[in-house]
Amino acid sequence: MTSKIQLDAFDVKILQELQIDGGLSNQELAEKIGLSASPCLRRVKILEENGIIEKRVTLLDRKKLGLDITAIIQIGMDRHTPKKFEVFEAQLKTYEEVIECYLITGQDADYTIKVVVPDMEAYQEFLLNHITTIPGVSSVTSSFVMRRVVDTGALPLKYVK
Amino acid sequence: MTSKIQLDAFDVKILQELQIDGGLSNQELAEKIGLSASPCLRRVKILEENGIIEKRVTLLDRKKLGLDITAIIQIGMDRHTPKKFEVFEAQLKTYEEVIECYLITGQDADYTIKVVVPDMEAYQEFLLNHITTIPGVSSVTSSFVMRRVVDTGALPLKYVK
DNA sequence: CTTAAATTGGCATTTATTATCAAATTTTGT
DNA sequence: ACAAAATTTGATAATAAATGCCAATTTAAG
Repeated sequence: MTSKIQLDAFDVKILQELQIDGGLSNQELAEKIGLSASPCLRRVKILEENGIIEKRVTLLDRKKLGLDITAIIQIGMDRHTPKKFEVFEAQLKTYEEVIECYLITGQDADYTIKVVVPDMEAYQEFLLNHITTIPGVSSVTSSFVMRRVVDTGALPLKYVK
Repeated sequence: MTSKIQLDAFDVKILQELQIDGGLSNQELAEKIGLSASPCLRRVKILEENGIIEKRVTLLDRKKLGLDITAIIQIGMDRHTPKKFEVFEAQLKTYEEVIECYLITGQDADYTIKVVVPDMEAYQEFLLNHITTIPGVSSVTSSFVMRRVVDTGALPLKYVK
C-alpha cells in the first residue's frame, strides 16, 4: 500500500450515487454529477481499477423469497488460539446461510454472525447440526431480527476528503 | 400481497449470479445461465417489477476511504413503548454513520446497530453526542470489528423453490 | 502572466439493450 | 396419449449506451 488515492468532489459524488443506486447507466450518472459521459466513465473505471469501488451486488427481497428468519448469533470460543479460529472460520464460510461473520472485540462473544433461513425449523436444524458441531464453539446466543430499521450498507462519505 | 411468485430454475440462476455480481451485462448473464439475451432480459425485468430484485448497490472499500472503524453497538431502551421506539428510530435514520439498525429479540439489548467511522475520535464523538443523547436510551455496549470473515449479503437461494 | 499538464466535451465507432415476431416448447384438456 | 392453446424462446432489426479519439478548455506550476 502506497500513497492515498486523492478524490475530488466529482469522485465523491460518483461514489455517493453508485452506492445508493448501482444500476444507474453511465449517462444517467454523468447527468446527476454534472459531467458529460466520457469523463464520468473514465472516473468510474479508475475508481474500479484502484479498488475504491469494490464490487456491485444485487439485493433481493427476503420475504418474497420465503426467507423469513434473520438471526444474529453471538459465538464464543473455548480457546483463543489462531488454529481454533482458523478452523471455525473455514467451516463457517461453507455455509450459505451465513451472510455475515465478524471477529469482534468484547466481553462474552468472539464472533457475531448473521444467518438467514426460511423458518424456525431450518434455523434449529442449522444451529444444532452446523454451528454447535464446530470444534471450539463454547457459547451460542441467538437473537432474531424483528424489524430492519436501517439496512443500507452505504458508507458515510462525509468523512472522505 | 397475493399469490407467491413462482420461480423456475432460470430465475434462481439469474438471482444467484446477480447477487454475486450485479455488474454483469445482460449478455454475460444470459451466457452464464444458458439463455439468449432477450428472454434473459425479460426475466430480469419481471424480477425487478415484482420486487424480488430489490435494488442494485455498489460496495466501496472502507479502508481505502479511510473509514477504519466498524463498530457494533447493542442498545437498550428504558421503556418499551411504541412512541419511544419511533423517536429512537427516526433519530437514528438521520445519522450517516449508521449503516444498519435492527430491532431484535433478546435479553439485554433492544437494538443492534452497525456504525462506520474513520477513527476512534470520531467514534467517541458520535457515541457521546449522538447515540447517548437520544431520549430513552438506557444502555450502550460497543464491540469493534477486528476482521470481516464473511460479508456478502448473499441470501441462501438453496431454500428457494 | 506564461507555459505545461491534466481534464473535459463532442464526435465517430463499436457494442449492448430492447421490441418484434415466427418457431419451438411446455402446458392443458380430453 | 394426443391435439389444441398458451408460454417462452431465439433471431433480427432498431434504438440507445459505452468507449476511443482528439481538439479545446481548464487547472496547476514556474
